[in-house]
Amino acid sequence: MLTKDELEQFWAEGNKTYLDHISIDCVVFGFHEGQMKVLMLKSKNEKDWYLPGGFLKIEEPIDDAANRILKDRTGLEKIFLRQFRVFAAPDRTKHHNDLYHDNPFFKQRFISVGYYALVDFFDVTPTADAFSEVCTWRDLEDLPTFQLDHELIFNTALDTLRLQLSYQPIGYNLMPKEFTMPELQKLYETILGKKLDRRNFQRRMLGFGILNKLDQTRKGGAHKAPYLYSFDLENYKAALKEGLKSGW
Amino acid sequence: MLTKDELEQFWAEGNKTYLDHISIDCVVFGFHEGQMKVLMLKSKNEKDWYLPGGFLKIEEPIDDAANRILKDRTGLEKIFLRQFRVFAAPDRTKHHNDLYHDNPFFKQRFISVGYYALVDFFDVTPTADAFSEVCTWRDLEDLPTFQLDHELIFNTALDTLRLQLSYQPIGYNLMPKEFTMPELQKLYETILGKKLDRRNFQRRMLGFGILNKLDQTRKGGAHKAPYLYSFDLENYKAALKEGLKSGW
DNA sequence: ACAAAAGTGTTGTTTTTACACCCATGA
DNA sequence: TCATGGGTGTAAAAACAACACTTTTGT
Repeated sequence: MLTKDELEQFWAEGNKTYLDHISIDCVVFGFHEGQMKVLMLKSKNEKDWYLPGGFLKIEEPIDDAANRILKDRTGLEKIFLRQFRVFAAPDRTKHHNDLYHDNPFFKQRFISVGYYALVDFFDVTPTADAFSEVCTWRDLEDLPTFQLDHELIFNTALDTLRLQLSYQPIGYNLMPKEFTMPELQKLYETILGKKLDRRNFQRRMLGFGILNKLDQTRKGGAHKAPYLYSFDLENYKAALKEGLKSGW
Repeated sequence: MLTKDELEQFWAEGNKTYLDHISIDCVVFGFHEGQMKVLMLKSKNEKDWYLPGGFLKIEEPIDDAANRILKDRTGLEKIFLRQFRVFAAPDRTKHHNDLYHDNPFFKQRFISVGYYALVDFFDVTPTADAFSEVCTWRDLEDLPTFQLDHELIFNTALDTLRLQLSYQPIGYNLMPKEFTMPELQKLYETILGKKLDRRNFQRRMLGFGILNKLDQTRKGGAHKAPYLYSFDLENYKAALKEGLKSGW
């Protein structure tokens, strides 16, 4: 981890590398065995936690930037990130603007583009970068205090995720390649925070036509071995684009 | 309308007033009597049309900026604008960057925050500002060629609007305060581009619980006078937040 | 009186919900 | 052999889709 001096030196030339006024913050939801967590960072200098974020390079496509930032700051790669909102209250970075008022890059106003993602948190090992002391999964039931407006960004992402659940498929990039129906159900129950009926869930899910039933089963529990499924990527993507229920 | 020289002079000091790199573009859908249009501008110097857009002032909240820009450029006020996506391809403003390469403000990369709105186009009179020659409603069936990436912005807004229709209420800020069920139905039919059954539409709409039936009727047609309705704003807003169909 | 468009109700079909029994597996 | 959890089907209720006749109004 860098010292405060090293950090300030690094950022002193920030505006040669990065576009002014624009930042990116990522809300990465992690799911595993019925638990939902969010990926957060903390630095030694500061008591509050924050979401992995960073800045847009001068000639960089913004989705590339979101992926680069997530990889650099947390070690997570090849995560599907989805843009969901811009956070642009004029005073949203006031605390940092004041704290780094002698830094030409940090003293400016930033508007932040929010991205969110869902991953299986067992698949990935968060790794703090040089700017952070800690990078870890925090349970949704036991969240720390957030820096700046990161609690708003987090809550907006969670609302977006829950709303998305009712009209779009979910789970690819989050479930392993092969998974059982009860595992997928746990994902839905975790996001929604409530229990669902096993049989109806299965019927409905299959009705969407985005799953392939495999011939194998997953052994290992003291019970009947459940079938494995995988996503039918083509149909899944079509459903992402068009929505799950035609509605009208 | 300003001359090109006046225009360049105005923008020469752009970066004293506006934040670098950030712009706003508005897609205003207008609806009236079964027709859907979009508000567009054109300037004398350029052959292509563009969406009303502008820049974010140094200390300005972004939603305020969107409303200010729409008012300044088109005369439209008190329109509900909804942020829907950021457009940030590195070369999206290349054409303007080259065209105004001697202008320190215009030669930079811009990322644009997209807003969309729905209004009754009979309620408002578009008025071009000093930068534009024409400000008018263009029929969705007869669109001109767009400047820059404005066609992408427009199409994304339309997709967002159509998807929104299936899980959120729509029509407030678009219908007049009091309206008839057939009028509301026309809105849905126009957005969706297909006919709906009168009776089923009414049943479903009422089922959402976001309408108040008024005692008056609207006379004037050579037929039975339809009842007037208004939106129940409280329920409407709740439905916006939570979605119309619980889904799960 | 006629044409145009709105009001309203019923019926068959599909979707959703609620619920229970049997089966495979590991301990 | 027992406990655990998964596989599957059915019946009742609710939602939806299709459909037609009557009423009001202006001409």
